[in-house]
Amino acid sequence: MPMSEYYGAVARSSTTSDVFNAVAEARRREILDTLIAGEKAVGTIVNDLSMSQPQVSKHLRVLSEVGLVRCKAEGRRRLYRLEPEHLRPLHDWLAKYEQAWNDRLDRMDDYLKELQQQGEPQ
Amino acid sequence: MPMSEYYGAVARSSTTSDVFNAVAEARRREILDTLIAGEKAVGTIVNDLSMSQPQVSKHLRVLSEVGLVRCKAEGRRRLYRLEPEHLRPLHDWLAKYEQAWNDRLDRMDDYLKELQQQGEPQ
DNA sequence: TTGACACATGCCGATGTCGGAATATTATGG
DNA sequence: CCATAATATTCCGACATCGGCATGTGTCAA
Repeated sequence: MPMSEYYGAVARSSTTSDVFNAVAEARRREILDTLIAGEKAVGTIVNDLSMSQPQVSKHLRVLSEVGLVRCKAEGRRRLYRLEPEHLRPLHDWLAKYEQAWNDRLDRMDDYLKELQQQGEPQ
Repeated sequence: MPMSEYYGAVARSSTTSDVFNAVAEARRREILDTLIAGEKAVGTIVNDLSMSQPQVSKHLRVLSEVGLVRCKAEGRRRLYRLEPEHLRPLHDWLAKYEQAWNDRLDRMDDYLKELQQQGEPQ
């Protein structure tokens, strides 16, 4: 016994084109992690991480679209290099919360100090 | 002229249940942001962010599943509070890269120092 | 108990995204 | 120019997720 005829549906916000989403995928994080050691060719990444070559290429594409990696052609291979500065949005966003969570620790600290003072009155 | 009959398809890794994905969604970040000020009831969030109530509830569910928020029942409303410590995985992961990017600055620094030394030999 | 709030859940359509396979592209060596 | 190595791109099926709507659940007040 339906109350109306049709259920709703709405276009979605697109995405995958911000740093947060780029980094949300575990495979892409693996790729970034392996690039910390220094720039690597696609084939090297494929070997090191045991991923398929197209998969690696596609992930690299996403990563480069958000600026997290840069590509340098060397002969017939392409060397990808990390561009860590572009993690900045993430870093900045996180910073707000580290503040909030340090405040907690501080309050905990104050509380402990109060306890101490009560332990040794005068 | 196809070479084979069927194209491949494969089950996906599931997900949405790690902090990275939880935080990847802009709306969820908005919710977290608004909770920095302190704990809030669902309805308050709905008002402050002009989102639909079910939407907020669903996002809060995801957030609480990864431990980023905690719920405390107060009468017939539910107060959600931030749990910033659970951002730790993100923070730790990021730390590796800040290292990498500081190294860059350091190398730049070393380079500048070398230039200076060459400028004043012996 | 009843009714109304406050919130959670279930269902649905649209769309995004991932991985696999095949194919296109580009550069290199002979 | 040709064959081949190294990458990129396209096409596809299977999910997963998001948002809207409708409804379920629990709590308070009279």
